[in-house]
Amino acid sequence: MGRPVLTDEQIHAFRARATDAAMRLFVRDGYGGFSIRALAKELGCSHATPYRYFEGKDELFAAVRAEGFRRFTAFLRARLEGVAEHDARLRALAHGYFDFARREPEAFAITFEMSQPSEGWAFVDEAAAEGWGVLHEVVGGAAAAGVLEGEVNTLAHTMWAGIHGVATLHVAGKLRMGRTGEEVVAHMIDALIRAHAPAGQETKR
Amino acid sequence: MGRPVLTDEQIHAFRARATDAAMRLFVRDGYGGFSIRALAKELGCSHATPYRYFEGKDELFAAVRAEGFRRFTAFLRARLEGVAEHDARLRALAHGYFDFARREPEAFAITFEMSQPSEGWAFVDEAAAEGWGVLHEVVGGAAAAGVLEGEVNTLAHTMWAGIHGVATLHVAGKLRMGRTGEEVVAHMIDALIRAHAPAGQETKR
DNA sequence: GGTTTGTCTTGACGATGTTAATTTAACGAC
DNA sequence: GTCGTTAAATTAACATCGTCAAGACAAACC
Repeated sequence: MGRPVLTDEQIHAFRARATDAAMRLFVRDGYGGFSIRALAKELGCSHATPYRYFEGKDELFAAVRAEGFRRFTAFLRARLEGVAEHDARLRALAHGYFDFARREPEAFAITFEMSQPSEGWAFVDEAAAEGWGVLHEVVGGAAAAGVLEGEVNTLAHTMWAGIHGVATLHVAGKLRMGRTGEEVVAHMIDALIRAHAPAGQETKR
Repeated sequence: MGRPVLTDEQIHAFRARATDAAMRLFVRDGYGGFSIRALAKELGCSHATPYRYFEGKDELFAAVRAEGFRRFTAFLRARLEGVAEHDARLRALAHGYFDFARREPEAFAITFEMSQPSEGWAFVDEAAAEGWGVLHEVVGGAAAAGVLEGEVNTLAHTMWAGIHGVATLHVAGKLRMGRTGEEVVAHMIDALIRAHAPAGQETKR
């Protein structure tokens, strides 16, 4: 007897609504300008209510990061939809990765920001692992088909780091001398594919 | 007449002491746990004194970032010291870049963190430009000597992004499956050099 | 010594993250 | 339908933060 305990659905619904609104507030007020009280106002509840659904600000941030990873993964999957050829899939992945960073820089920053406590919340790692899965699958497919040569794990890490570097520098506003991120990412994926092309099958520069 | 105005040296000295202590506090308390009041305690002054030397927290952060860039640049320069051959210089640059991120992850994160307000303070851009200068010089030297082929600006951006991506993912703790950053960065610089090697002069895989 | 002028400290304000106390609302039992 | 119980939601409170205004202090000049 007594008031009913919150169902898992209710908890999930609130958390989803909260992470969604938080993402919006990040975009509106910037990363540092975010406050849990502003979020509560946005949600139409008291400033202490979120504490029933999240351990605290850190877990809320972690939830936002996880959601960011999910959107990121979905975005990449959508870009790969219908692209069959392995070379084209690699390029679609690279440009999709970069476009996500360009079109939703806040979401990208929140998701991949260094020095952000993601440890201790498994759901963040899970969401991140799915994104990594897409990458690994595309690179693995290309390697299996002979488009790329080398150990798949190393290949995937290298591709990832290369693309991620361009996206990161772009979001941080560090690209200079009139170089746009699109140009650099195109050149990057080109170079990495070329570097790992099977011997005797080098593509033209 | 009246109390003497602070000399530029005094101002500079305080700012240097403050950015130094701030860097130490970042390492101790993390990026978010930093407070201007804790810094004041560390410096042995009142909590309002820093406002006489810095516009506010944002400018203090900017100063720390600029100092981070300077240390980063000095670190790279030291690594290049005495390395003459262009290929070796490229590799020294890459490994130096990564080692800085690995050995001083906080400094690296503060310096390169996305979504951090660096605009509006020219001294940050100046410090960053010097780092870029080292990179550009090494890549440009290699290109001029015929070790790399292509437009220097694009080359430099690609090299930078590739190495930066590895360093960033390492600091964010995203490298997985037993791949260490050293392995990935070695493979990365190798691939990028290979991809831009002059035609008919391909190095062995 | 007194005046003046700029530095440093103290005190205060509003806002924030978080927790404790209080109020409110939804159920079963009667 | 009322009541007691139990959990959710709100309110109140605390410590801390960034920041600024007012006061205390110190060093130069007359």
